[in-house]
Amino acid sequence: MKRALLIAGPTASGKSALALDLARKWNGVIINADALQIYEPLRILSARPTPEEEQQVPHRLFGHIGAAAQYSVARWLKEARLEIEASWERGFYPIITGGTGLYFRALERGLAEVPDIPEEIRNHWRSFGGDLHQELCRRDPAMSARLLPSDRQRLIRAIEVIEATGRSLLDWQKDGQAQAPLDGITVERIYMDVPRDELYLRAETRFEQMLRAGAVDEVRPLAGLDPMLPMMKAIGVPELVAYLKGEISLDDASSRAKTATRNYIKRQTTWWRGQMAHWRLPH
RNA sequence: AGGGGUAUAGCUCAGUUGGUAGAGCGGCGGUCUCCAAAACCGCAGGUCGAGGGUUCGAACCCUUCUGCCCCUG
Repeated sequence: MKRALLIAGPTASGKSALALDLARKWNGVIINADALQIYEPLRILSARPTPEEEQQVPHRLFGHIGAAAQYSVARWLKEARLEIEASWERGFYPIITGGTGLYFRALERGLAEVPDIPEEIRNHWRSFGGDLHQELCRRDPAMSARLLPSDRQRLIRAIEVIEATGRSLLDWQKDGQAQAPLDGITVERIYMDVPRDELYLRAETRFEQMLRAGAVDEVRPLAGLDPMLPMMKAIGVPELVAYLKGEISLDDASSRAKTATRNYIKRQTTWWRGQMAHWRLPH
């Protein structure tokens, strides 16, 4: 019988430890659903499982992506589907764990099958200096009505889709989702419900541990990379880069990273409350 | 001790010629279908250090006190 276990929750809530424990018991394979733990250079800062842990049970989709690679939910979904199916074939129990809400959403509800956007188009709009909302309004008024002029990221997405495919993103989404990998499968869901205060405390302690474990050295070789790369926006990276450039003290970098973590935790809990209500939530 | 400066939201600070206060950050709430540890939206916080005075009216002027900072001894 095809089954899968989903373990989600905010950062520092103890997902990985639980996943490891259950994987050992149930002959599981741990599949990463975290948008930053995929990056090879960020072992410490992304709180990726250690090599020792990776040896105890099979781990998939961890640290398999280079710093500058283009990644996306769609790509993750493809990879995750393959890994899940491979687990079943070999008689393993897939345990998908991570903190990226959008990934779980795609996993459970699928994703509109929009074709890949040619790089030229994508780059053009990403570096476009003009009024994106106006541009979208001209091409796709229905879509532009749903977006705020300040929401650059989504405006760009909407424009590139209509330009590259000739159809509105709205239509693509209405048209149906690619079949969700877990459709018709027995799925167990665990949401790590930890009180906010405790989460904040744990996350702060954990960042200090990361510093002691060599987070600064981990960032040093990355300091020259394009700060706009998704990987460079991982919590702790911009802060430690600023420290390495002599712009702020290590204490400052640390407290800023902790603040960023708190903000992130807040966004994660909001996501699960709003989007994943069927997960037997915290309240 | 004397001289100078400063005291405005949890923090850093704005506040025009006196008309009862704003921003950024933080906090809290929310949005989210291909960069999601992203991007974006909203809300709540202030007896303007304390007392007295001038004025129709003071965060802004005068005065006393208190705290902090700098200089001189």
